[in-house]
Amino acid sequence: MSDNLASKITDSELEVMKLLWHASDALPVTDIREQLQRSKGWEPATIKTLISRLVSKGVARQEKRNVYYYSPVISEKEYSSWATKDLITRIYNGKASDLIASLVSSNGLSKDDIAELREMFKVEE
Amino acid sequence: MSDNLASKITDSELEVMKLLWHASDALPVTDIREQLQRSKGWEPATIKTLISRLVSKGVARQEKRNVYYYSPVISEKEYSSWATKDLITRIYNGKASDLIASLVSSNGLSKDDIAELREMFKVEE
DNA sequence: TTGCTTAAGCTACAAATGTAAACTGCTTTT
DNA sequence: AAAAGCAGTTTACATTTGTAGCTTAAGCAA
Repeated sequence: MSDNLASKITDSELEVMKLLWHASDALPVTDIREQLQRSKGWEPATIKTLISRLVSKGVARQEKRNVYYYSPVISEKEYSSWATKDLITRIYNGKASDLIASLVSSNGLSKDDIAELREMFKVEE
Repeated sequence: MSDNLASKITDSELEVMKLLWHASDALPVTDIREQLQRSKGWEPATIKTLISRLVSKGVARQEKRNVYYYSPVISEKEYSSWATKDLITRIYNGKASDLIASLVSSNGLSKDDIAELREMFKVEE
């Protein structure tokens, strides 16, 4: 999802990507289907469509074993940092600190978050 | 854009909202059209559609003067913090500090940002 | 007052998205 | 081998989004 990737991952597709990201290895449709059917109540057909679209978009890849196995092409980190930068560009005029200021002022940060952040921005360089 | 608001503001619509947010008072279509025609190259018809959709979505309001004047129903702050929380929910599993960690590790923060943040998380409580 | 301009409202239409059925050809089972 | 099941592919269809035209009525310039 460098900036060259045109199409975003949609909400439904993201659910599939999350599975792929959290799997230790490529997954066969069976596994993907099973989990999403349970967690989302989607029909097998729906799940197959989402998988295909991810492959067309180039964010997941299929690998022929006996049956196809699927794995992510972009990592969760790559995607989430892309999505974050996209948000900053679109609504914070490119100022990352404005995003954080907004979080602070809207009470979007838990005590734990704040503790972690204080740690994060303390001695490090 | 409390959580009760179903439909998001789309990218094109956001451009209109930005104008409304940055205006000191309600704006007549004339003004909106003029600016967006210049900055975005959109046809008047397009701009009118976007305005109507914002009104239907309940995020902008029209007020009859002589001609209608438009103003935001939700503030830019409300929207941006909603969008940020939405991002955190969707891709950071609800952990705001993960978002910030991601920004840090992906070099999404400028020197200035970091300085501001260090300030922000220093003595305040 | 008589047009010209153009808000407002309605309609349009392609692409993207959410959701899913139909078809086709392997695999596996009996 | 014949039948059953399901992966992969194709097609479908409603809704949302991006983009814009047409129509009607009203305000303004001449």
